[in-house]
Parts: sequence; structure tokens; C-alpha cells
Amino acid sequence: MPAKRATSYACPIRDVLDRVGDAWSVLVIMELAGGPCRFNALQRVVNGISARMLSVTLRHLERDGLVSRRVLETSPPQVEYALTTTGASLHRAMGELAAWAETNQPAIREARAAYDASLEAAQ
Amino acid sequence: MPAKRATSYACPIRDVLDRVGDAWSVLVIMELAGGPCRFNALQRVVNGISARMLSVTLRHLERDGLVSRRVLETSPPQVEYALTTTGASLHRAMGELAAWAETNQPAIREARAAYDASLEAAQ
DNA sequence: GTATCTGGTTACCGATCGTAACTTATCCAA
DNA sequence: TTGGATAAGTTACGATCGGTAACCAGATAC
Repeated sequence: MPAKRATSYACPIRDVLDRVGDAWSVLVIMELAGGPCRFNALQRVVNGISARMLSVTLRHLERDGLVSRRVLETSPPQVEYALTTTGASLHRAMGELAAWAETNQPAIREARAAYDASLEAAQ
Repeated sequence: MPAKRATSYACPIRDVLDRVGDAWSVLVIMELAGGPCRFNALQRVVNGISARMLSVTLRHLERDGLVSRRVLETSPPQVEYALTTTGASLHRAMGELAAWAETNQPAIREARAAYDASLEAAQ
């Protein structure tokens, strides 16, 4: 029995991060914040995501009510994904964290390099 | 053709989330924000984490310069972990997301239940 | 006929995660 | 002096997860 499930109800942060924590979800939300987008268009723009992971990610986000799915009556039928209002509010809440990531990326890279170097020196 | 959206996907968000994305890191950071803490004390307070995952998580955070590790000259020797200034700034940046998680947890639960119910109805 | 577009699904494999057991050492109580 | 508790992890192993490649039907374009 995974501890994950046991604690998620006690901790909203954990509960939300179990879904939003994976990098793909965040990248998809960032992309959809720019406006609705179709499946293949999303895959082209979210660098490195596979069709399977995009499919899985979108279904999770849809289940949590963060993303809506609409089938267009074209031929071949297209599928348009968009943020719901809840999804849009999450995107806004991620803003501060995104800014932090951008300003602190160099510091983190440096720290990693220093740590790895010190380990190598210890050998 | 999909409009090319100007998003930088060598991207810091992804880079940071690869580390911070797992729920354990976040929970440990939240805990350490309350002040320095020893290994076993952390394990008792972070609900459900195993010694192995705590060890792994702390080493990752230390490598990224978000957490410091200090061995106390006691007997038996104790190890005290604390947020660095970078780690503390990350905690501050997570505040908005944490608040979002708390206010939106009910909505997400509801959406999940509705989604699962509609799937079952479709069967 | 063949290539490309649409939105996915399936099979498979290696990395990761969690659980339980083990380690080395010191102190306290019986 | 033997057992238990606490300290901070490490190791082995099985389950689960994420990613890659291949494949599907139907339609349009060349």
C-alpha cells in the first residue's frame, strides 16, 4: 500500500502535486495558457513529449477539471484542448514559481557542478 | 498551421521541476522552512516518507544548493539539515501555489469523482 | 498509388519508487 | 552484561512508472 494515497487526503499540497508535480503537466498548462490547442499541435510545441505521454497527461488534467476536451466536427475530426477556469487559475498561481525558476536556474546549475566536483575530489 | 508560440523550452521551468516536481522534495522544503531539523525528526514529521526516500531527497536538495547538511559533534553524531537562502526563496515562491492547492483541493476532488462517474456510466 | 494529415493506442523495456531488513555506534535500564 | 532505544543512513528486491517505437483507421493531397 503506497504511502502516497494515505497522506494525500491529509495534505492538499501533496494531493495537488501528485498530479501537477510531473513536468509534462506544467508544460502543457503553460502552453494552453496561450490559448486552446489541438493534440498534434501541442505535441509539436511541447518539446520532447511523446504522443503517449501527451495523451496520458491530458487525460489526467481533464479528470482533475483543469483542461477541457472538445471534438471538432471536421474531417478528419480534430480535438481541441483548453484550460478551464480552474486550470487558468492554477496557471496564474504557478507564475511566481516560474519566475523563481528562471532567476535561480544559474545558481542551481552552479551548485550542482560544485557538488559533483567536490564528490569527485573526495574520491 | 499552429502559431509558433514563443516559449523557451530549454526551459528553466522544466529544469527546476525535474527536481522540485516530486512531492517529497516539496514536503521536505515546507518542513525545513519551519527551522533546521535532524534526519529522524524529519522522517517522523514528513508523513509517510521512508528513510531511503528521505535520504535520496535530501541529497538531491543538497546537490542543488537548496539545503545544507551539518554534522553535529555529539555522540552519536547527529545531522542537521536546513534551508539555504536559495532554498528559503524557493519556499517563498511556492507560497502562492500552496495556497492555490488548499483552496482548490475540493474542486479537484469533485472533478475527479464526476469524471470517474461519467466513465462508469459510459460502460 | 503513395504520402501525409488527424488523434490517439499498444507492446515493451529500463529507470525509478517504496518496503523491509540490515549496519555501526553509543547510551540507558535491569 | 545483556537487551532495547536512538542515531543516520544503506542495501536488496519487487512493483510500478515513464519513455520509445510501432501501429491503427479514415481522409485529403499529389
